[in-house]
Order: sequence, then C-alpha cells, then structure tokens
Amino acid sequence: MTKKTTIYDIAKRLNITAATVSRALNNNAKISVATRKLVLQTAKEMNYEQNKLALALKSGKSYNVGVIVPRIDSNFFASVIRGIEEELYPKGYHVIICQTHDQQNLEIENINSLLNAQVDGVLMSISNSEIENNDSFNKLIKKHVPLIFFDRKKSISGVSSVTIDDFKGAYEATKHLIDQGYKRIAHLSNDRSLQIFKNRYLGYKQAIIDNGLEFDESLVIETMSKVAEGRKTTKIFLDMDRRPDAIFSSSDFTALGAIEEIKAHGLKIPEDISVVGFSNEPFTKFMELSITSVDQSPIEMGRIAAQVFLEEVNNSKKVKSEKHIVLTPQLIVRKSSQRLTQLV
Amino acid sequence: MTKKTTIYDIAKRLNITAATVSRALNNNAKISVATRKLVLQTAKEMNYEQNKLALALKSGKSYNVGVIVPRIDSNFFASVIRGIEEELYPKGYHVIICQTHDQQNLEIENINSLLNAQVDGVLMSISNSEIENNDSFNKLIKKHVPLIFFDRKKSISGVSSVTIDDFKGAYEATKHLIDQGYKRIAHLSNDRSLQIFKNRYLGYKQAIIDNGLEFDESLVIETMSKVAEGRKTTKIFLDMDRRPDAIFSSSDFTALGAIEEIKAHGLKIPEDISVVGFSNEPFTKFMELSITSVDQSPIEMGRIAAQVFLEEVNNSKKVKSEKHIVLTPQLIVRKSSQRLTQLV
DNA sequence: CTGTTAGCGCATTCAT
DNA sequence: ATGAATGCGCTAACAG
Repeated sequence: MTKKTTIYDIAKRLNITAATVSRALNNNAKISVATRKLVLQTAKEMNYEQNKLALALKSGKSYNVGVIVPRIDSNFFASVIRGIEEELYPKGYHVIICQTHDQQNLEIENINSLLNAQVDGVLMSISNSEIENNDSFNKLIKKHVPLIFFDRKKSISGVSSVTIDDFKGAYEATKHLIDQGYKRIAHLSNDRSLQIFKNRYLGYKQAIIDNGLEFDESLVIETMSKVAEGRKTTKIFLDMDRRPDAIFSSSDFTALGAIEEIKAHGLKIPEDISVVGFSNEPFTKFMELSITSVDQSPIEMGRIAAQVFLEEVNNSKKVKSEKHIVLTPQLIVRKSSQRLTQLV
Repeated sequence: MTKKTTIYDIAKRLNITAATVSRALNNNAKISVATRKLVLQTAKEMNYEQNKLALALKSGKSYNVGVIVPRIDSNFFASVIRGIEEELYPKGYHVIICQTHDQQNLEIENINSLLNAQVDGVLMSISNSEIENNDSFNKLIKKHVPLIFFDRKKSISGVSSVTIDDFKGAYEATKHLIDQGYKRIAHLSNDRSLQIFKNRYLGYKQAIIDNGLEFDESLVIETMSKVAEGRKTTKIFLDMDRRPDAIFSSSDFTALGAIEEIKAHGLKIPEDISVVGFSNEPFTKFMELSITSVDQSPIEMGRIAAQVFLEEVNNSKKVKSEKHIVLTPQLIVRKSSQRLTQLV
C-alpha cells in the first residue's frame, strides 16, 4: 500500500505494455476504445496517480512557477499572489513563493534556486535596481524561462511586465488635494531608483506644475516605507517655516506615520493638514480617520501577469516579443483628505 | 548555450565517468583530492547546475513542501509562512503555498495536487472540521508524507501539531477585562467546530466563572471573522436590556466591527464599553484607538512547525511518534481596554 | 579510488 | 493499434 503504482504495474496486470498504458492515459495516439477504457478503469482501481517528477524530467516542464516578491506579509503582494494562483492553479501549475526582504543577494539566490527547481517561469517584483543584477536575468533569458515583472519592473529587452500607471495615480491624488484647496503639498517619496516611486514623484510634480502651484523641491523627501520613517520625515515637514498643508505619500505606511506625527503636534486632519497614501492597504479603510489612498487592483495585476506567463510558455515556437500592460489605478477618497465634505 | 550542462558533459570533457563526477560533486564517497578539485573547477567553468528534478526522481524526494492555509492575505498566515520559509530555505527546501478559502473541496484538491507534485511534506492549518476529510489525510499518512498541523488542527493519530494555548490566551484576555472592573463581559465567538475557537470560548467562560461573575450564555454569539459581521453581532449586544460593558472577541476583525458599531451608538471606548480582540493583526496597533489583542507569535509558530517537519522527514527509520507543541500567547494591552490607565 | 550497470517513471520514436 | 527500445539526469550497488 505504501508503494505507488506506476504505469508498469497496470501494464503487467493487463498483459500489455507500459507504452500502451501511457497512451491510454494521455488519450493521445490512436488506441482502441476497448483498451483505453480498460486501462482507465484499472488505473482507477489501482489508485494510479501520475508521477509529475518523472513527467517533468522527461518533458523538461515542472509545472511550477516561481514568484519573487520583496515580502509576503503586505496586503499588496499577498493579493497579487492570490491573483496569480487563481489563474494558474486551474491550469495545473503550482506556485513557489520566495521573498527577498529587499536584499539583493537573496534576489539572486532565489532566482538560482528556482532555476534549480526547474521552474517553468518566474514572475517577480524587483527589490531594488541599484546594483546590476542582470546576470541572473540573463540566465533566465538564455534558458528560455519566461520572466514577467509585475509592479516593480526593470526595463530589459524581451521581458514583459504588468504595472500600474503610477504617474497617473500620483497625478490624480495630487490633483485631488489641489481641488480640495490645498496649496502647499509635500511629497513623502521613496527609493526613486525604482520606477514606481520615480513615477509617483513625477506625477506629483506634474500635477503641481499643471495647476499653477509652485513646485518646491524641498517639499520632497525620500524615505523608507515604514511607519516610523514616515513620522520622522513628517516632523521635518512640520518644523519648516512655511509648513505644508497637505502630504502626498508614496506609501500607506509612511502616510500612517505622517498622521501619527501630525496628531502628536496637535494639528487636525484634514482641516490643518491633509494626507493621502498609496496602495490602499486594508488598514487605510479600517482607521477611524480613514486614509485616502490609491488602489492598485493587486488581484487583477496578479491574474494578468499569470496570463502573460501562460501565453509566453505556450507560444514557444513564435518569435519572442515583449508585452507591457499598464493598469489604471483608482483614487479612493476617504476622511484624511476630504476637507470640503461638510460644505457640500 | 541554451542547453544545460549535465554531469555527462563534464565527464566527457575530463575523460572520466559520470559516476565519478557525481561523487565529486556530492563530496560523498572516497575520491582523490585531485579529481575532485578538477571536477569542481570544470563544473564551475561549464556553469553546471544540478537538475533537481532528476535528483528528485531518483531519490523520491522533491525538496518541496506544501503549505495549506485558509488564505494568504491575512497577516497571521503570511507571517507563519514567513517563519516556515526562514527555517526551510536554508535546508534547500522550497515552499508551495495553497489557499483553501475555507472551502472543503479546495482542501482536498490541494492535498491531491501537492501529493501529485511529490511534496516531501505538508504543513497545514485546516479550514473546517465539519465534513470528514480523513481520506485525504489518510492518503498522506499511507504514503508516509509527514503532515503537520499548525494553529487550526485536527486530532489525528500520528499527526504532530503546533498551536497556541488558545484557552489561556482567552482566559487572560478575559481576566484582564475583569481586573479593569468590567462586570458584564460578552464574547464574540466563531465557528466552534474548530478547536481554536472552542478553546477561546472555554477560556473566556472559565475566567468568568473563576472570578465569581455570572456566566450568561446569551452573551456568547457565534459569527464569522469579518468586520461587517462583528458590527451586526455587536448591535445585538447593544440592544439588550442589560447590555454588556465589555466584549472579548475571538478575532481582531470582529473586534474592529464591534468598535465601529459602539462608536456609531455614541458610546465611548473604553469608558462605556471595552473591546479586546485576538491575533494581534497589525491594524490593531495602527488604529488611533489601538485595540488590545492576543499575540500568537506566528513567525515562531511557522519556524517550529518547519522544525517538526524536518525532524520527521529525517527520522524515517525510527518509530513514528506524534509531537504536540503548544506556544504561550501574549496579551498586548492597548487603549481599547485600558480603563484604569489614567488612575495609575 | 574509479568504472560499469542499472533504475527512478514516463513519453516517444521506430517498428510491427 | 500495440510492442520494443531509448533517454531525460542523476545516484547507488557492485565490481574491480
């Protein structure tokens, strides 16, 4: 009972050959209806289950895909992964999840060990783009293992990506603040060597300029996506001679830190200062003072990334081409920025 | 360049045999220092990488373990998984994550497809225990695939588990409320066919009884772990003739719903009514009115579950034995229940 | 110390 | 329509 039954076992039982069993099971080649039926039936009787490992060795496909993210315990990435799984499971694929914790070496290690595990593809959100990590990517490309970036991408020839229009998200968030009457809008930025943060910065800047406000570079400070960092940086803003009357943060976590700091200073939100975050993490909705944020439709992003992977893995014959899908973000207005609500 | 190099390639280059190469690479048997060095060096030159699939087929080990959880986009489960990965990655294992979304059929399907993928073990938190799903579990046991439960377990002979002492966590949470002077403490319960929720209920009940308060079954209502459900159920409490002055919730999400509903009724927290949750989800700390909750040390739980798996997978020879590890939860007191703070 | 042989489980030529 | 033979890449048993 402990030994698994193979196609040989069922072949022996039926006095036929393993090849025939294989054919019957895969209802591939021409085979007599009678034997197919017989094989299928006894296969069920003997609790036969295909050994995917053997199949993988034979076919070179493991039906595993690797997903690399900075971290898993953030709602955004967890939701993207959920989208990927929803799309891939029905097709028989499994998902192997790796975290980089924003460490460059782990990113490389993860790629290597996924390659080692013979994954059929890699979907990833890069951690940082300062150090050149192209060797790992080239390895994937050389081996024809489809690589798809989502959210945090890098521009590499032949590599597809699914992102959101961060520029637009930031532009609209900033425009929303301007529409609410705020004049001096600061920006809590983040590592701008990453395109997403760079684009959020640019969208913010453009909205400021397009609407006739003064763009002041000193109102842009780069920090890390942590609550405590958000507090620290916000303190700098609040201590300015001409302090800002609104903050557009590129992260919900720093937005939260900003709110804490503002309250600690005895200022009111959104009357004195307004705050807008980015990502629509669940807590932004849960807070008593709910936080306006930009939704990135992470589940959809995951599903689409998975679809792109499926296309690439199936179109092996055709000429390679890269595909860049850009989703439209959605501003979710909540209490932290709704100055005019009562007036309407 | 696209073809991967195998041990045969490097054997040919060196005019030795593949077996020798294999030995050198695994620095196993006795082998001359010279050839080993030579093999290692040319292996590096030729960019050799072991094909784990072949190894898996040969050894019967895939170095993949399956992790099954109700959902991934909850901080608790994401953190447990993180703990599992931290422990398993250094040992060369990969983690395949499956979600059940609390659906029984998905639980069964996931086990089957993990089995199909030849995983070396399954770590899981069961979704519900109403329907008997023992066939799937028996399959695992028959095939000697280690199965370890974490958090949400089922009592099955030979299966180890890592849980927290939910009874104690609930007892202390309730005791804390009693110590703060609350007299009429309600309990927002959850599906008690799951041991964790049953034990939280029992801990609550025992604390009430031990401290000379009246245990009133009508103050216990079972609901689902969602914010909206928490609100609905809390409304029932608030509409009672003798309404409770405190609520111990078996979930942070229902606790949050309770808080919303209480505020909507114009009551003050914790002065009028106090609220305590369970799980220490991040938002409980983030809220302006931070929520007292019970921490379950999820990362530690994941690490230990992984360790138990490693023990089982390595001690194949010895007699099987089950191991039950129970972690001690920790009450984190925050604003939602600290009535006496100002007095101290 | 190293070569030979064989097999893990399967799918796929080439025969028949 | 089916059988025989082969190889995917690796390790282990048995010789030498």
